[in-house]
Amino acid sequence: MTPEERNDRTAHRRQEILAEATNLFAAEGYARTKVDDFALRLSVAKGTIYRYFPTKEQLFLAVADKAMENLQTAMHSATGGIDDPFKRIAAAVEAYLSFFDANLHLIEILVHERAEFRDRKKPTCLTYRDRNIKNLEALLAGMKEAGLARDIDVVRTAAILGDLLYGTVYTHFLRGGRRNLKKLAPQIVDVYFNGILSTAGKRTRSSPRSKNPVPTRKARRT
Amino acid sequence: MTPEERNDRTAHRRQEILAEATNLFAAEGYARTKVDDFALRLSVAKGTIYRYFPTKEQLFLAVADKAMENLQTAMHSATGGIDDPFKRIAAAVEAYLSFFDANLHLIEILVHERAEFRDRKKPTCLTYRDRNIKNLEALLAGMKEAGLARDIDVVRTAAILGDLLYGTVYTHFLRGGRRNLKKLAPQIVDVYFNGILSTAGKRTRSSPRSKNPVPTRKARRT
Amino acid sequence: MTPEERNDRTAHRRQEILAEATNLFAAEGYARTKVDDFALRLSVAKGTIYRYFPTKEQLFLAVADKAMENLQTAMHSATGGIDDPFKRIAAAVEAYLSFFDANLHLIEILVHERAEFRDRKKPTCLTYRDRNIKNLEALLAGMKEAGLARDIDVVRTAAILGDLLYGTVYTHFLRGGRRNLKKLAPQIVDVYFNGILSTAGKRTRSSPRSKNPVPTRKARRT
Amino acid sequence: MTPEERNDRTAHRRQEILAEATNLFAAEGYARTKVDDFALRLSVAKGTIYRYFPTKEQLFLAVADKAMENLQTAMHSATGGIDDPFKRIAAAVEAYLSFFDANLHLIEILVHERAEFRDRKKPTCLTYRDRNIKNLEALLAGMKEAGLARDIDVVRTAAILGDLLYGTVYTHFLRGGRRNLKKLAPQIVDVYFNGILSTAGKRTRSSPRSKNPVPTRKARRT
DNA sequence: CATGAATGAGTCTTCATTCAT
DNA sequence: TATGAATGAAGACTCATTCAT
Repeated sequence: MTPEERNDRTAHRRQEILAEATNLFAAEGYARTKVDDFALRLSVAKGTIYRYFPTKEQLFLAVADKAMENLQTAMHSATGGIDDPFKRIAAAVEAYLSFFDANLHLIEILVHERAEFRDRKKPTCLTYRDRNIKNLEALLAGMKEAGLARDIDVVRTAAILGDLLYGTVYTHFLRGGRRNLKKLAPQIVDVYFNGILSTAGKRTRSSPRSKNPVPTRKARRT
Repeated sequence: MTPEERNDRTAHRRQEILAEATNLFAAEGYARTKVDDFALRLSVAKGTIYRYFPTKEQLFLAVADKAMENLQTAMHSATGGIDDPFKRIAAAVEAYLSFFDANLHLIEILVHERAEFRDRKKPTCLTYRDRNIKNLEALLAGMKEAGLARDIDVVRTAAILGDLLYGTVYTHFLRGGRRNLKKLAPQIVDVYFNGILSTAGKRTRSSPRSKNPVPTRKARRT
Repeated sequence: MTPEERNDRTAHRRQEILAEATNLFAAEGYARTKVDDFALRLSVAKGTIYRYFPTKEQLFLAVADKAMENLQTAMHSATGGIDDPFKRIAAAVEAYLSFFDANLHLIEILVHERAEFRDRKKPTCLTYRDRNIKNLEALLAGMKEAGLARDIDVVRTAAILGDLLYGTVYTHFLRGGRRNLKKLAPQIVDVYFNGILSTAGKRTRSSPRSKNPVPTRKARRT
Repeated sequence: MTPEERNDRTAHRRQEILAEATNLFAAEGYARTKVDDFALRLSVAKGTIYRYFPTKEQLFLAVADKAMENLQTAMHSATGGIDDPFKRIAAAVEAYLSFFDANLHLIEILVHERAEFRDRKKPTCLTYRDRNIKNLEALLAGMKEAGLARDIDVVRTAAILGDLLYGTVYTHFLRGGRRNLKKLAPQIVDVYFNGILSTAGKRTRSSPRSKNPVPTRKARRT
């Protein structure tokens, strides 16, 4: 066996463990998943796990990382090549929800990451999230400049969509939701773009006393 | 000591334990908080805890329950007596965010409730959430009927606001956010009511074959 | 049960564990003695051991400490009240050897202390040893002053007796020696006091070439 | 490759492993030295070690053996050809101490041999020691016969020097001593030959009812 | 001969819960 | 009712040894 083949095998085995670990952690949560369980499910000895990941904790963190990486990839390929900002945002929303349709159990991973490793400076999910939000900010800035978006605080408004999506997925998950997050995408995008008020509603709301309900401030620091 | 006094004392002691447990669970998470810790902090023997709560789990659940009850109370008193639906919604949003400004650590409780007690049919937080959402649905239905809201799916649209708020608080929490969720309320309400698009933006979006979509800034690398 | 009684019981239990641990560690060595063994021998649950000693290591160290303390006590009471320096030294030698006649297994403890906890700044046995040696130095200084001892380096000469005794006990131990170290005391003292040479031997030795074989130097720093 | 070359290579490799093992065992102790460590340090695979030594234990024992053999050799060559018994003894003492000046870490080996392999009937070090002591006995017997030594118990007196040397080295080691055991040789020999008492001291000692024993300095605490 | 991935028995330690006082 | 000593099941991790390649 050449060194290369060995490396291949090693990498492959690592992936196998990671995949199985993802399932188990997602199914049972961090604390309830025993290292022996992995061994059992993978039909390897406990010691073997430790050849690939130094601790249960490291294994879990690797799982979380991999999960977010996958999300990232999914969103990239869904939005790549779309220029129209409306469509781009819609596609991103759909991709995000679709991803969790297929990987809802990853929410469990993220929850546990936070629950068990609170000391870690920054949860994995935020790291990735921030990148996506940055992209959205750029998009919104462009739209504002082009007069397509109102005079909004770009940073906060981008965060709002992020929070909305996160909340949607999370609530869905808490419900034990079965699929079809994706179907919610159009409505979410619609509310985000157009709000819920009718023209009449807007007029009514702004009339009572104040002409100028929500004065946007200069972009605030996050 | 009369039986009433005893009951008083008992109830009072129960409250004390609950309060301290809230702090400890919030500060350390479920798994990391030991029953001994309670005893130590409360200066009672470990066995005493068990006179008031049959298991650590029950204690935790009682803590979560109490927390959500407090949220409920806060929102009730914030929106009570407001008739104008715009203001009522705005007040609810503000109350929700304010509550977590003061009790951000409760998020930790909710996270752990989900993380550790996934088997229990329905997380406490959802139970309470559903009640609030029901109120919102009624409000939206009224607005729609009155022509103040667009022709939206009332149930989904109510859920969207709920998810948005939940996501906002949770993300803020993950960031280790220090206060001032409340300041975000106006912007959230603004987007929820009016959307982000300008009149021109709405027109452009609905006539998809626009020659000149938007000068999107160069897509940024991940 | 009053708090005092409880303290008594606690202290007593601690002693029980310590005593049994001494036996087991001595009989099996540190590494080979399992915490479960203690539990078994003492008929208590494993957890109970941990109520009294935070780790197996701490328990062992406590055992070593106790052992040396006992040696110290034994030597104290053996030499107390003896003024004649000859007799005092002889008594100390005898006490030392007698102690290990009765507690030879403690050597095992000392060996393991060194073997397992090499990082600890100073082995317990040395701490105690140094105190004894200091006493001996004082004694020798007095003898020298009174003209009873030759012009020796007090510090080194005291150390020599210490080393001789230590080596004696240790070798005896390595042999799996059964008792009667005590009987060696007179001979050891005799050699220490008088050396092995006859008058003729001394003359012969110093004659060959050098008049002044071993010039004592001023006390050297340890 | 001829069979001889193979044997050479094999023997050579065995020596390499032995040498490195000596260092590692001495530096870390038996229990703390992992088989992987050898592999790492020697840049061979773990399995290779097992081709040369059937178990970790055997490897250790081989190390101990080799160490004692070296000591033996050193003492042999130091005393070879010396006829004068005084000088011969002095040379042996010096050789012994010199050897451990250069190989103090071997003490660690001896300690661990005893600590871990107590069941083996006789520690390696004793086997070798006995041979040396036998030589000394013969020497002493000769001196006694020639009237150079007092009327001593030859066996015990020989053992006393052995114990003294062993104790000296061991204590020095426990202290983490840095070199210069060799410098202690003359003093040790001096005490062994001449004892510590002055002529007056000897007289006083043998006439126990002396009026004026020794002005012992005030007994010191502890 | 050499390799190093796999093995799994063996240990220390934790901590929720019980119960005699 | 309060106490806190005792319990013991459970679980993460280690490492000497094996063996297929």
